[in-house]
Amino acid sequence: MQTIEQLLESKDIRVTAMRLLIYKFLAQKQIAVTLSDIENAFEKADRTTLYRTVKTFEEKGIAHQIDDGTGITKYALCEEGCSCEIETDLHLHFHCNICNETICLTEHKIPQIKVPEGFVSENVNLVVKGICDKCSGH
Amino acid sequence: MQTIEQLLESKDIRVTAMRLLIYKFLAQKQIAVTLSDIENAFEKADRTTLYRTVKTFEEKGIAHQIDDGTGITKYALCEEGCSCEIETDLHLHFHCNICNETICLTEHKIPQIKVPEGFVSENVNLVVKGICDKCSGH
DNA sequence: TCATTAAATGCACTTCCATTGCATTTCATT
DNA sequence: AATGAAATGCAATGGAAGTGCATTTAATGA
Ligand SMILES: [Mn+2]
Ligand SMILES: [Mn+2]
Ligand SMILES: [Zn+2]
Ligand SMILES: [Zn+2]
Repeated sequence: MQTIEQLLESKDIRVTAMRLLIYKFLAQKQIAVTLSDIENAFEKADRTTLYRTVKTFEEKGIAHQIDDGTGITKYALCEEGCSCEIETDLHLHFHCNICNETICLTEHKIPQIKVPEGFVSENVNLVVKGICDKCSGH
Repeated sequence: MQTIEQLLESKDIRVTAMRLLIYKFLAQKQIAVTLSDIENAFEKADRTTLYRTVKTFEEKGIAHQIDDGTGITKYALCEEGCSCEIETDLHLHFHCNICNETICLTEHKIPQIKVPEGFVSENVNLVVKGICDKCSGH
């Protein structure tokens, strides 16, 4: 078990107070968050810093961006050993039409999608919309 | 075989010169188009008119919107007998990372996606990214 | 045909989010 | 402590979606 500091350093991300706070915020959230969500959680910090921080996390491979179709980009930490870039590792995302929350279904890998002759599949984005467990009354 | 005028009227869309032109433009294109694409094709027309026209087409069920992850909304005419609203009818979309074009793979229906207990699936958006047949040299 | 009326169009403006340039501050290293 | 590079903060930009309202167009009936 490594500390967050060690994790960041192992990914070549310089450790700063802000980055630790943002990492912890993302880790504590069970849902994908927007930049505004982060902004609201850290009112003292500048929006640009938060923006560039999640971008850095993304580039260094400890977070991934989610396009759930709402038009607003969301972010979530990668799971242990996640490699978002590799197609076979891609999990699906669920967007709840009621509470408007989006979560990673990391257990649910995307099935192999057949494409026509001549087409090469490199990447797949799959978003399921509906009602989440909390909103459906399980 | 019905004329475009008859099709529009059957869908409760008033026939105008502009709408006929835009419909023909969409029909001729084999790929999904952005509002800017339409704008460039009809420089004399106002952007708002084009915007509201495709919105009308969408609401009346003769076109559908595509979110291919580029951040720019695209539109395409529905196939004969298409009913985009019904989940089981949803087809997948392919976005080429090289030519940047997005096409409807209307033959390729989206497979049934399993979601965890308590979750209800109402809608699915599936976008495959990669290299299209034209760009791969088939 | 002409008047009436509703819908379609055009123009201006707004909003929202993503993104960048640059000055300043912080931090690691010597 | 001095240096340089990276991180941060502030201001501004850009792109696309969406809206309010005045004007034009087109369908309808007198
Ligand atoms: Mn995820
Ligand atoms: Mn389509
Ligand atoms: Zn919910
Ligand atoms: Zn291509």
